[in-house]
Amino acid sequence: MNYSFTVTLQKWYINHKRPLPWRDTSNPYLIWLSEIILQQTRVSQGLPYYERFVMHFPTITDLANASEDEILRLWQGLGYYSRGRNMLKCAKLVVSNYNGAFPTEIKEVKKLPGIGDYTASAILSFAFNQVHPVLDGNVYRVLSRYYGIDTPINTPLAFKTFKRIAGDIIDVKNPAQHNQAIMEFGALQCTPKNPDCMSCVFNETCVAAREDKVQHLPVKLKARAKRNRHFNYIVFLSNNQTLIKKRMAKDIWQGLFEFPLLETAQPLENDELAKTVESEYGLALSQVQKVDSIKHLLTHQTIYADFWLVTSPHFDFNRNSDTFEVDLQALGTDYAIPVLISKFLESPLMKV
DNA sequence: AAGGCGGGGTT
DNA sequence: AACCCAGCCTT
Repeated sequence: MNYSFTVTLQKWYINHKRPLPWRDTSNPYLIWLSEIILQQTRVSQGLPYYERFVMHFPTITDLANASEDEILRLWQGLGYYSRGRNMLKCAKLVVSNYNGAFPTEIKEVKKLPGIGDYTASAILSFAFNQVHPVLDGNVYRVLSRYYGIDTPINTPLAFKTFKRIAGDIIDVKNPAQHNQAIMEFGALQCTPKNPDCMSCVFNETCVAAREDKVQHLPVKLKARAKRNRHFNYIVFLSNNQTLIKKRMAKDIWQGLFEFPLLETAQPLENDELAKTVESEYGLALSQVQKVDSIKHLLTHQTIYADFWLVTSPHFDFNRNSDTFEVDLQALGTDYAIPVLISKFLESPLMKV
């Protein structure tokens, strides 16, 4: 253990830590819940969702008894929806296989859906004070700078390298606080851009600070290119009723609801859209009108969505069995929908 | 080892 | 526009 590092670190932590609700408990359920929500998610964004889930599901048994639709509805807007689906699977497994009590062996914990090395280490260190170093984006950044390591952090080699170092410097007497401290330090002091190294407690010992390499660490392999997609949403409207369906494919937004979707390689003209809808749905359209266009940005995709309002003399067509009719109002309140769809429902056009 | 998965904040 | 966030799962 690097005594000087962790003592300084924890002293800093006690003076600077944010008051966060999941730090006031050693209840493994609440800690697990917070960790799943916080995966690839900032504290400020995840906090209201954490409060909401704790209110709805005070125990893991309550959560295990929920439906996937209910979980996803509460998860709406947080992104990476597989976390919500896996969370339900995990809760059911803990209730059925472990009598509702989280396992305390890391090997067992890592088998649970949605729990990888980071989350397993976080749960066991925070809830049971076990000595498992956590490795998240913050820790990679702090260690790469402090020790001047330029191994690209998004590689298997980096995981091995940094996991070993994190294990070398962890405070075996207080792994819970040590892990909290190093992540908080990365989030508040050792920030990705323009960290204030002049005010840093490690200003004299950090390799990157001493050698003026802070801007160049950590090293990360380049991200994939973005992909463009064109979505045509068919908004049927009749007596304030519309048609929706659940996304089932292995694609974005799995398990969420949306209008019938026609994805095309390029944007469609009015008559092209009409022809396709008529053949697709065996329906004579009296009117087709593009009522909105929304550009929606995801991390690896840009979605150009056109919303087409269609009206017809009758809606008794042979619709796909997986589409169903709902009140337009209910779509926004009772179903888990992508942010793109809520943007459309909130647009001034739909308000009238 | 690489690809895929959201949404929002910061720079 | 690029980068990042208390990462994980599948192929």
